Amino acid sequence: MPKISEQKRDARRQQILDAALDCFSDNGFHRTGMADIVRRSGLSPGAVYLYFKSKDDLIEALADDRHRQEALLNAAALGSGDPREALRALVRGYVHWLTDPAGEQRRRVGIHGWAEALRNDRVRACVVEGIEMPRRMIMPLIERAQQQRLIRKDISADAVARTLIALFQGFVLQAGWGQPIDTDACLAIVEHMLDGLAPPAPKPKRPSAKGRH
Amino acid sequence: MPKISEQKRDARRQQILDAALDCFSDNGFHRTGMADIVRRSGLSPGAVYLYFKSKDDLIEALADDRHRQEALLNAAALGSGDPREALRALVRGYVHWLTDPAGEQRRRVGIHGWAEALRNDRVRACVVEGIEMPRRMIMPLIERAQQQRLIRKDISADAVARTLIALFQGFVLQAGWGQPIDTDACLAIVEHMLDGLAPPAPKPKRPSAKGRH
Amino acid sequence: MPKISEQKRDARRQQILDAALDCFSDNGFHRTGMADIVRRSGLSPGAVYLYFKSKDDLIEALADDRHRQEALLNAAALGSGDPREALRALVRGYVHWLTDPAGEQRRRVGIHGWAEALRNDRVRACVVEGIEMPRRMIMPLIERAQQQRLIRKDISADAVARTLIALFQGFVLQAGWGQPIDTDACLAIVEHMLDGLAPPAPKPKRPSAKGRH
Amino acid sequence: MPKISEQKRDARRQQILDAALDCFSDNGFHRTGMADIVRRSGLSPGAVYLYFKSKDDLIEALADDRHRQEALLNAAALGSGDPREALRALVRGYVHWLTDPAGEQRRRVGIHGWAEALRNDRVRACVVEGIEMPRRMIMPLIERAQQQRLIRKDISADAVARTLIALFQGFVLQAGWGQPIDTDACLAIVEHMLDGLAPPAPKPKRPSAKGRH
DNA sequence: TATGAATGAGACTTCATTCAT
DNA sequence: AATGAATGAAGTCTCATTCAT
Repeated sequence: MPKISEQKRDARRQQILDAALDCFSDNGFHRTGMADIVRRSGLSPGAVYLYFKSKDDLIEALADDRHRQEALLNAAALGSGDPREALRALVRGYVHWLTDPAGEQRRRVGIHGWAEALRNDRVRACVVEGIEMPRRMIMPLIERAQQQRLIRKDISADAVARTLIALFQGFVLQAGWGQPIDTDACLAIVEHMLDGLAPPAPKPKRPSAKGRH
Repeated sequence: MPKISEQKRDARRQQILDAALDCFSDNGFHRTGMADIVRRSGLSPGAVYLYFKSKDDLIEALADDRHRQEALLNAAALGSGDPREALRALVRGYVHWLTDPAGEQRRRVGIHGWAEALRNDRVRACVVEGIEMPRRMIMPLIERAQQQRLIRKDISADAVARTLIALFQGFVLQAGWGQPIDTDACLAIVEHMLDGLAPPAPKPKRPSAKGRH
Repeated sequence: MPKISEQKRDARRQQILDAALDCFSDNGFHRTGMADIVRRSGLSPGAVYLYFKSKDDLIEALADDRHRQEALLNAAALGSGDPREALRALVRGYVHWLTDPAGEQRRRVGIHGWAEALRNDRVRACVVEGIEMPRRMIMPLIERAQQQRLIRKDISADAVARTLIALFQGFVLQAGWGQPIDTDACLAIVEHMLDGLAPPAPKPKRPSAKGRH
Repeated sequence: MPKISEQKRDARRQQILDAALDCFSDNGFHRTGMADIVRRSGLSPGAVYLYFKSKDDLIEALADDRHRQEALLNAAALGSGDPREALRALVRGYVHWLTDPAGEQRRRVGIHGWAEALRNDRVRACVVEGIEMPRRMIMPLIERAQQQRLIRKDISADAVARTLIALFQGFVLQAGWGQPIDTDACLAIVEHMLDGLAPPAPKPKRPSAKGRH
């Protein structure tokens, strides 16, 4: 029983995941046969089943991967102390990711995963965690911004986070369908929109003038 | 003359579409067999094929239906002459639709369709048209608002429309996965965000310079 | 119960048979659906089943028809008293029928029937009777010719009949597949071949020399 | 390395072809389901499709096989230098094949193929090639015989070939339907018939020329 | 470990026939 | 007599998975 080195094992595993990503990206989960993945990976059916115990297992593994990738994405916001700046960094990071050609396959597979999540509890867990992660990143930023009176206090930080996430999800969809999205224009709009969350003008009238006195 | 009345025909057709919606909503397009739809519809396989010539045909028919439904949804915005009011009406309409329990199945099937659109040209055509419709509704509203100086002129009406649509698509996804969305909170945020698109403060110019003095 | 006139009944029946002949000729028995025949006949499925109780019934009816047609063909040989002349008339009649464009459909359907006869006893009965008929016509001609020393006596009249029939069946096949058959050339050959059945030369040797004396 | 040996592969393939031959011979192509072949072969549906990618493929494979078999049959005529002897060898070979009980299934399937050839281009190609092969064998024999004044020159070698082939096709049909064919008698007749193709009596010599003077 | 031939349930669809009207 | 919507068994083929080697 020639036990293979762990390194080799990981390489094989990745080889299969890569093949699966290719196939799923092209044809979705259900129109992709295990035979397609097998062919693309250059291995044998038996070999694939040594690494993943079923097609669903493969799908989940890809979902997990994506998961981990996004975690990195979110780290972008850690730098700045200014919550508004951090938020902007996050937004820019997402917009950039949205149009990165290298990520197209992952975005497409992601969309298939979103549909799959409706039915498959484990995939849904991954997908939901993929929402929770940025949400947990964004919410404290919003809350800090609210404390610093950069964002009005009468809105829910949770809802802001969800709204931003929703927005990006929608862009991912549209990009997936080949819609011509002007990312700069959208970025500008999102930033203006965020400005709309600033507290209402501090009633610039006299009282405030007085206050300065 | 056993040619059944058109009314009866439509009822049968609807019966099948309903069954298909049930099944697709529960299991997606690919995990739903024609046998499931047949069983759910209470008809025979042959009968189903009398009304739809293939499973794909059925899927497209549902997509078209959805299409038509959304058209009605969009008509809500026609009433008001004030573009900002119209926009708000549209937003409220969508948010309401988003949480209407009666539409849950349609939303779920819609998500499956979004994934399917990545591969199936005819489905994609439906889906894209489902974006174009509200876009064509929203863009002129934005443009009018820009002319009326309600919205700043340095942003793209098209991008605003896409952004709003993206936002709702994201909400549909999150709702589909059972995320607890506080629609009122989100509605408030969206409205504030739209305020962020207003022109910048009327450039207080010299007077303001004076004022600071 | 509006009983239809017998004349009308026959017309309807023929209408169906014609449609069936068209379809079967184009696509064979098994690739032709009852729906095709129904469409071509301009009637309704129910109506067709009023006249023929099954698809097989229709096939048999066509086989019977063909049967009756060939009977006429064979009558050609009745005229002449000279058996060799009668045989030639028969051969010419068949060759002519072989290339008559009007009979192409019947010949094609006939071939399908030959295959069907391998499985369907009733069709086989028709087909075999379609052989027996000319055989019963040919055999006495041969026998008479043998008595008149026009054909050698050491060959079986039955086998001659079968051989001639086989020959025409083969031509029907080849014509059906679109092979370019030169019928005049073939006719000449068949006639020469028949000459080969004449008794061997009357041993012209000495006896005959004597006879001249 | 469970890649099975080529020998084993061929055996499996033959196992399927044999099953198919059984079924097609009994019921024709269209009344035979893949399930029948699967059952008869003792394999699983998937296994059958591993070797033949469709039912039609199976049919064509059988047609090709037959093809190859007939090629061997025709080789019988190569031996003799005397064209008349070669022709006789060919004829005897065919007659023998005609009544070989071992070939009954093949002959029956062949007939089904003849019908199929009317509609299916690829089958027709096989069938036509099945005619061309013996034709290409027979024609030069005839031509040589003509040069050697063994056969009259005023007939078409092509037509002779077609006629002989037609003759055998017809016998195959009659044998298929269970007609009692006396092959020896038929063989004798065919040989006499071929004699009929000899040149006309050698112009009764000089004396007759003189006599006219 | 790795192979790939084999499995067999189940997918979509057709079509000869029936029967309420 | 005639209609045509409906039936449902049967058809061809696929594919996730297993297991002898």
